[in-house]
Amino acid sequence: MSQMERKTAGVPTLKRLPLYLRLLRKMKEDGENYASGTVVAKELGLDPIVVRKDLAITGAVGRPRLGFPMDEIISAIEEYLGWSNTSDAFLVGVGSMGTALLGYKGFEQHGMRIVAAFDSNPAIIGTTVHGKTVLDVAKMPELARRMHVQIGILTVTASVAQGVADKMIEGGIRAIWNFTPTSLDVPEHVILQREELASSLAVLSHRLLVENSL
Amino acid sequence: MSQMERKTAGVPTLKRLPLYLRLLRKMKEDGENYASGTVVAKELGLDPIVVRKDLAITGAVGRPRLGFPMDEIISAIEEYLGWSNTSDAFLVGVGSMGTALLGYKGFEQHGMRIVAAFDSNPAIIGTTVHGKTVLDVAKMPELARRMHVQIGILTVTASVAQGVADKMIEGGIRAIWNFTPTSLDVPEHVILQREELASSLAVLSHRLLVENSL
DNA sequence: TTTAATAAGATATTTTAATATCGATTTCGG
DNA sequence: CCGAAATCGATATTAAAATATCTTATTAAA
Repeated sequence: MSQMERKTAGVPTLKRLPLYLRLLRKMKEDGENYASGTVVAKELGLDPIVVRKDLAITGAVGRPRLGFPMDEIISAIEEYLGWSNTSDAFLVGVGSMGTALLGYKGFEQHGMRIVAAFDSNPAIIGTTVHGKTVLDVAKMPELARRMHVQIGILTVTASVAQGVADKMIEGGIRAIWNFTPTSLDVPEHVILQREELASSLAVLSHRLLVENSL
Repeated sequence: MSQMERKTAGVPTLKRLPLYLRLLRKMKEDGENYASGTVVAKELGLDPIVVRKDLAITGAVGRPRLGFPMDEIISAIEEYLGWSNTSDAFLVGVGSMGTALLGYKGFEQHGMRIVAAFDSNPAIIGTTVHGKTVLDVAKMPELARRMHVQIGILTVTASVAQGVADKMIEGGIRAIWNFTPTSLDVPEHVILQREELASSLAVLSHRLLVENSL
């Protein structure tokens, strides 16, 4: 059928892959040449079968008794996630969350680089946050188009989220990482990734409640 | 069997409940007296059947043709999540992420209140961040025990995460919200909720890659 | 008062993810 | 050099979630 046989992984698998990658990179630094699914599973507290199946989907091939060659498995995961080439991203909304994300050094290891930050507040525009000068959000769409930026990080107030998202799409941005508590309305072809702190908190709260009522 | 018939919801359901709650609160403000699963579903871009089943699990009972009485459905969700009484939380690690979380005003509406912040850096201890004075982390375990704090928010550097988690548990904390990229090792009875930015990014990256290769 | 429309609630089906089982292969210890 | 132990990889089973179907209750409009 297709020339590039890329098996489709489910969301749970995709979410585990970065955990493997982080551990494997550390193991490599420690001088390990092979990593078995068994070891990875034990280290992360997961089921070995899950790990094996997840790793299999990247196309990596392991050796009995030894596991997966370290370099191969690491690049297989990176390739699969599209992290072998870093993508550029724009961040809009330099509030608490935006500032925190600008300060996070790890994104480059996850295939992404925040190349510019934007805000609408004149008091913030022109200031430097974590080494990046904050630009006027009005210039964002055109810049996005000129620089072929594909990823937009949305850390604005909920009330303006939809408007800013529209501007991102206008600038040709294809994927929006949404940190606002807003259900965005976007065209079919735009990828939405919602980050919901409240959802995680709900899981935690409910578990706590159940435990307390035992 | 049990006097309190609390049906067990899966994680996906738990994660959707806060979305409903947020929308319902807004609808209530707008003067609506009833909310139907159909309307909620359309507003959030979800399947109506999913919404109905999720709402059913909270024990709320709706009326045909009208939907769920607004006040009842809102308190049903809050009760179910344990958000009708706010729980106290300690935050440890006042870096970028910790500062961002301290600045987030919405937690009170999600059943949680950050009552104190801690750090180990002498340059940070004593300063005030978003209205809260940062305390020495050395005092955290004893304070946690005295104040019966149940939730610990972990926003420290990866390398010290396990040690701080141990101290939290020593102080009687029962649930840890882990924002560090570390696989924590905790006793059976401690609830762990991991927040993985890399996982979300992985889903986004992979989708972008697939779309680009079409 | 009757009827059509809407939505809850129950049941059934399909799909997806997690878990278990087994055989084949290769390294390593004896 | 040979056998035991470990691991991959494939297949099968179970469990959970999403989706679909159908019935019934109730309201609002004709």
